[in-house]
Amino acid sequence: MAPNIVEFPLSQKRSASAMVESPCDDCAIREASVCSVLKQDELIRLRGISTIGHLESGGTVFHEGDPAEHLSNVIEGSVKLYKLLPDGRRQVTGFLFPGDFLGVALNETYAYSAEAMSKLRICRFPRRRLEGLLNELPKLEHRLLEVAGNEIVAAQDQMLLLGRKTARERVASFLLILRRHAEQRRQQLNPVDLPMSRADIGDYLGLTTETVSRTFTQLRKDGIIGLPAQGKVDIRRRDALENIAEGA
Amino acid sequence: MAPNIVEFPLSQKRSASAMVESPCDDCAIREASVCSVLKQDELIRLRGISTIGHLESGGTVFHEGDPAEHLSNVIEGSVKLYKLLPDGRRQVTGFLFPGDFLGVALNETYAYSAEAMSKLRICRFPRRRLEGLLNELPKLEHRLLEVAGNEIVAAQDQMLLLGRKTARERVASFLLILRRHAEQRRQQLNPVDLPMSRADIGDYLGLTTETVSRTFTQLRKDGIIGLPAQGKVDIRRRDALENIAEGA
DNA sequence: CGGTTCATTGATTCGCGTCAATGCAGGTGG
DNA sequence: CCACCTGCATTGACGCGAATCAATGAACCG
Repeated sequence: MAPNIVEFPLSQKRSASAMVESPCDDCAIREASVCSVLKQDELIRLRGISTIGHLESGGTVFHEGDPAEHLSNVIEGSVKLYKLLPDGRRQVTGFLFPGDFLGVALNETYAYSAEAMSKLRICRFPRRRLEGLLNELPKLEHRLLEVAGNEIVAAQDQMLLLGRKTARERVASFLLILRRHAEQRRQQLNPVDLPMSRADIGDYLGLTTETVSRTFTQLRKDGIIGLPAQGKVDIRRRDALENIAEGA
Repeated sequence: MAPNIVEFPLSQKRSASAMVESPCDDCAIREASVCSVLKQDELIRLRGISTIGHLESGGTVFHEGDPAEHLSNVIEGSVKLYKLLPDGRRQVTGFLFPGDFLGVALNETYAYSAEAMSKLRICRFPRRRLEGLLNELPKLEHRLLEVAGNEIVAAQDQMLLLGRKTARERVASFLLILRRHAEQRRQQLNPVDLPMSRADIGDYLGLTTETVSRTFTQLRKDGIIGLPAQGKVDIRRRDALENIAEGA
């Protein structure tokens, strides 16, 4: 299928090392992911249908329109989701990080493409089998509905951003989103990590790389942010960013 | 609560007319709504927590930020959902019609405002009690997840539209969305019904009323659509619209 | 050290927004 | 029945914010 995913069935791994501990036990993102709602015995059932996939940076997890054969949890690395127009215009619809779930919209085909932004490790579930399991693990289904709800809320915020905000407001909003995520993941807040290129940011915000770059420079000159290094943004005046982001 | 909703508890109605048939029995949208997945006895349980709400055109169902006390099914009429920026800029995030579900994102507070675009009748469920029922009606939860998935897919399409499409492409896409919905609802396809104002369309597409109007005129002059009357659009060359919408 | 990729900056263009006027249908009351 | 109002749609003139086109700079890498 997706030719650049290297796959390790967990079952295989287990048989190789016999009575090994559940691979879920030392999963770094178990508590942050959808798996957190499951008890040990339920987790074992879910693990039974999962395999681990590896991708290099830039690798394609799947393409828009492909039959949706797997859903995944991001274990390590980050992913960008995007849609394309025939002439190449691109809209990035989201970025995923460890613990995030890929494919909540349980459709027959993927509605967007997904590409690794760094070395990536994901925990993959065959869609059909996961859907079957949902009948027996209502807590998991409940959790997925919760995740879907969050995604809908985020999507509506993004529509407001794309439809009505200025370039400056978009960039300010974006930096605050990043900060919020870093907070949730208990990562360094200042400077905040910016693991994507200017082009990716532009395609996420409905702007060009040039406009993103100019807006960063402008915010820096205003003393609101600092740009200490590639892929880092220092948030100097969070209140100012909040005001700009909300259009106040 | 929401002061302009007139409410009729179904239980009250029942006691008034004793052994009356279930009000769900003659619900025009039962088969089109989330209720369609429930059997008779399950439907009765859901009915047990529902009330009917009435609003006049222009009435507010709820405001963004209000505690989310009810979820609803639209029975009759139509609704627009929108978010506001403090200075009044508005983004319409969706339009709802009979059979559509209002509030899939089961959050503590509403993430957007909802306003009746015509005389409106909705079937309302207290959120807490519905969430409780979900544990006992897994089919309903499954269906909600499905609905949420559809909403996510639609939201992503809208992000592509808002972030990357030109005014002409946005309007063409919008007309095709309307046509698709009319098709699903087995309504008249040509001319297709346009129950919202130019301002609402503009706020949905991230444009001004003037640009929407000019673009309609332009498409009319190109012989692609006709504008026979207020609130009607005749789709003359669907293929041309499809091409424009996809940016081809 | 040369090549590649990405970010920044500048000059110019252009699509859509803004501002303003006019048209048009429906409703209301004399 | 008509004069008037009100809200919405259309059309035109003009300006601006972001895109486009182009060049340079900075980091990384074999």
